[in-house]
Amino acid sequence: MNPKSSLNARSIDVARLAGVSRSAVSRAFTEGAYVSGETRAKILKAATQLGYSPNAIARGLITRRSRMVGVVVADLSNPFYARVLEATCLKLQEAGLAPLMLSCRRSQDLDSLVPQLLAYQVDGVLIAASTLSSTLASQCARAGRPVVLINRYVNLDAVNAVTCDNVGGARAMADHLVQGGHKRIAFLAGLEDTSSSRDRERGFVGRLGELKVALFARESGNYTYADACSAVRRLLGRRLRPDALFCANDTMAIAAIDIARHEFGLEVPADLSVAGYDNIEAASWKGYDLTSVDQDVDRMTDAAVGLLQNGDKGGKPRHILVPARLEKRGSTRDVRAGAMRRA
Amino acid sequence: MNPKSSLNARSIDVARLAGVSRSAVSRAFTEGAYVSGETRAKILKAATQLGYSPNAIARGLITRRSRMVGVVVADLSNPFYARVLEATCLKLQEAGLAPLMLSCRRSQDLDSLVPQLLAYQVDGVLIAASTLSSTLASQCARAGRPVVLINRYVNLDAVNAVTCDNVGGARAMADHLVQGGHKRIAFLAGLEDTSSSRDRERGFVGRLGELKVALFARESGNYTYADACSAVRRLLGRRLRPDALFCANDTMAIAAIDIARHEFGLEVPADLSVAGYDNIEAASWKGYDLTSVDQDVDRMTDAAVGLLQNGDKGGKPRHILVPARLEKRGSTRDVRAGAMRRA
DNA sequence: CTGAAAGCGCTTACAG
DNA sequence: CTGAAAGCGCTTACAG
Repeated sequence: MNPKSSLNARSIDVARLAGVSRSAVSRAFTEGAYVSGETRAKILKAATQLGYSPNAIARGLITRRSRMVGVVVADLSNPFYARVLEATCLKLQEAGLAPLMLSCRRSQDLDSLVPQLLAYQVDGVLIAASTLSSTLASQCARAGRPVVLINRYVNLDAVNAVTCDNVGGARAMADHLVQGGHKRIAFLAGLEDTSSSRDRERGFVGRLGELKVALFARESGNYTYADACSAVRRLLGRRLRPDALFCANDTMAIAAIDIARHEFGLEVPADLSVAGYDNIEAASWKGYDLTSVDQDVDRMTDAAVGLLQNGDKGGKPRHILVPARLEKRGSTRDVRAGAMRRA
Repeated sequence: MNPKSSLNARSIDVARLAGVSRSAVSRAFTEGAYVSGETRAKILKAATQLGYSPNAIARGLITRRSRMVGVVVADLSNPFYARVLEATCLKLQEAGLAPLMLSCRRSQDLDSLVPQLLAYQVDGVLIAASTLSSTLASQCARAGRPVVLINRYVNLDAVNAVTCDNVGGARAMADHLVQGGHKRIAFLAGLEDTSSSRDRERGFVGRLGELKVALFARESGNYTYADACSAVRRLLGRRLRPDALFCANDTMAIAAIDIARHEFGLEVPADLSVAGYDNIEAASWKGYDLTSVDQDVDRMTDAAVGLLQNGDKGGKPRHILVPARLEKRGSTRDVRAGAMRRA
């Protein structure tokens, strides 16, 4: 009936029960602190008995390390970012860090939201699918909180970044489509102000140029299914339509296949090859069997958590590039089919 | 060069600059505390100048309210849960609460993971796509932390739950399929140990019984694309195959459509009607045009956050049922088509 | 309305 | 190896 008894035990309770000081209790719960095996055992026994575990908030206040990491996510409806978030959280947890999440609708909101994260004394900030202003970046830097962008980068001091090799992945796709014998190759861009879409376009068009192939057409689909549908309608409504379409992400590529099949009666890939980027789960569904560029989420998130801990130790900001891998599937004509066409 | 100058300002710094006490500074940042307009203005000005904002960790220690909420998510690869997580976080943030996230692979891990959450003194715990043991539930109850399950429930004292009306939604689907003139109706279950799958099956089979229709076949697909593929192969490989299939979620329904079309050469819905549950984004893609039961994520997450705050004030645990809505699309034959068939 | 003082639960030099 | 004491940054009765 004593309210105290129903609340969490504190270190002093454990100390009394074990007949030691609070310092000893603290040491028993601190990795590598000096405690004799005997005292530790006594303390651990008392702690179990009382259901004690150290208050992470109080510990954070005195150590000045909260062991919490801010994780900012902008678009969870995109399965790629859902995967990134899941992998990130799992890895932070394994490293003994707790993800304090921040969901934001638009990048612009970050300037007002991240300070709230900082108020919780997070040890660092991980930002996926979004970027941050220079004001915000310097604010974090002043507070000594490393910032790591995932899948975006920005030319600011003190901001780390991990991205897939978007230029390389897009170049590989250009090779694949040209080898497939395609003559009218189009590109569907994502959000225009993102480094990911720009890099994919640059890599793709650049490599086409090296192969003496001019880009046939270009539209923008803002990385969404709905906008991609409209863009693809324009693309396929032309007198002369493309015979291949590379989309800056898989969601848009899926929209392209749907529109091609159901609104234009085209066969994929016989009439139109379609490829995407991200290699989300739906890309492997039998209904699409979508050729895509695989981003290694595991390596990307490993790198991001690594940079965060590195930055925490005062390391210099870095930009890590994770290799991309072309995943060929049935939505694009392959070399042989292309050769047959030409014959 | 003074390290202090590069770190965050504290309330004492603001107090000195404004020529007041720390108490006054604290009050200026506390809703509804007694401060004169004049002093508050002085303090706010000094605070802005120093870039001060109260340390939420220290505040939480003394107020015994961290204003953080544990959010547990088990399966982000399921877009439905990604949506739930996003909506939940947005709503917590609006309520001035910060989501401390915990990603777990299997429900069983909760017993070891939630205590870590509790160590951070979260004010409550929201659990999506998973459930918890009675030991864990009573642990949270003892610590005075309300627990709210989303999309699952469990018969334990002190555990709140918010679910869609799974029984009602499944009953509506039974009506729809029977009205469509289907004679051999099958059900594809999700994870067998979840209340969601069990309730959907119970509602569906129960309503079929009331309509004097026996369930033609039943398989289990564990809520995943891959397992659903295998289950559907068994279902469609029979001498006499079903003419309608209700799947306990959309991902499995999409697998069913893919297998029916690409491995059995069937047309949907002419040869086989397929329906799902959740109404994820992919259900509205032209390639599937999937009839589904819509779960109102907005209402569900509103209710969950509401229960959490209610529980925090000592309200009794409750189970809230959010109405389900049948979303008819092209993957199921409708009344007229069914009538025509029969004619 | 305002300030001095106590205290939230912990860790960490500092002596011993 | 162990304990007494100070202090992390804040809020909140308590006087005034």
